[in-house]
Amino acid sequence: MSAPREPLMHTEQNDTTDQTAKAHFRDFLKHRGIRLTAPREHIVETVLAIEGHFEAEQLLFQLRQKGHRVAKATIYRTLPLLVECGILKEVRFDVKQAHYKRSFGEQTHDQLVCADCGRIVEFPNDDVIALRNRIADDHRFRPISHRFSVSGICWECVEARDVR
Amino acid sequence: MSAPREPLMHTEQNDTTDQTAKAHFRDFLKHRGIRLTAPREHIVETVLAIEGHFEAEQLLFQLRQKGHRVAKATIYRTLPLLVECGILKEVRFDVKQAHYKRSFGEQTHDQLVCADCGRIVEFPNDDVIALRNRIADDHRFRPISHRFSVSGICWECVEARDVR
DNA sequence: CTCAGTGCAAACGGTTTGCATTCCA
DNA sequence: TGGAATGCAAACCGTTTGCACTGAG
Repeated sequence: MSAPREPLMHTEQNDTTDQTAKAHFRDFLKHRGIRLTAPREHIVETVLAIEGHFEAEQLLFQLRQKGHRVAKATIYRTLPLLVECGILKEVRFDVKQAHYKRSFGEQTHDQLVCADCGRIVEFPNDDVIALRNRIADDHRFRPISHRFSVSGICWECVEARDVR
Repeated sequence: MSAPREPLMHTEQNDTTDQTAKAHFRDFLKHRGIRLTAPREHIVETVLAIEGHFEAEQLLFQLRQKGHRVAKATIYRTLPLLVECGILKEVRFDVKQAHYKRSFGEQTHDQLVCADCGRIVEFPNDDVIALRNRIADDHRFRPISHRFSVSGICWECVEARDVR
């Protein structure tokens, strides 16, 4: 399985989207009568700069790197807000701790996970969404979201096995 | 969200399948050089009698009901064996604790979960499997299994909302 | 006989909570 | 200025682990 790694940060591009996301967050808070505080701002900014999925501990580390002293509890209290307003999505269940991933301004994906090496490959999921909508409809559910994770053996590990 | 409920037990029918499953478990243990012990037998039997999904604590409760004194640790040590040999499947991620469900002799399903009331509706997943195989193929993965969970609002909760 | 498996209780670790303090609105 | 939000540390709770005892092979 893949070891927890240091999240990749993005720097230059996508700044426009990030600004939009931040504005979206501020609107969300205002609309809900929730206060905009320094820790919350630091958290959104940091979260938007992380590429790929991450967990609470890694977010905390990034914040510390930037010189922001934010309590772990505050992170745990803020993450659900970010999920609720659509900036983050929870991913990578199957593991004890929660993993998050930016979802604002991203096209949606589901994932293939290699059972041998832990490699994760994301794929665009229009077909999955279409199927899920049909199924939800059949069962009189109003679909909101879904999680689809396929586990298998990736091409490299298949080769490695066949060579053996 | 739905409160943890007492699992439904099945009694009369399906005994043949249960016997096959137990035999399968015994073979699995023998083949792996793992000992067949009384606690392990009690656990398989009990697990096979539970309908629907359950968590470790509920299994423990059922065992106690039957008058079997089995340590919680033993349950946690046995569940992975039952998953590995195909008698159980892990389901219901999204929640902190692990949920299991009989998979031996069952046709496979995926699930719709109501975000309001927690109701779970399972649906047969041939279409999902077909789609997953196609996707895995496109990405040069050899598919093994998948998890597909759709969250939405069930018909009753939709009505309750519209009335409001 | 021997060592894998068990029971018990203590440890683990991610997440949550209680509470005094800070600081938005 | 009042009450929401924070930081800190302790509590939670599902799961894992250490260890002495038991019993399957």
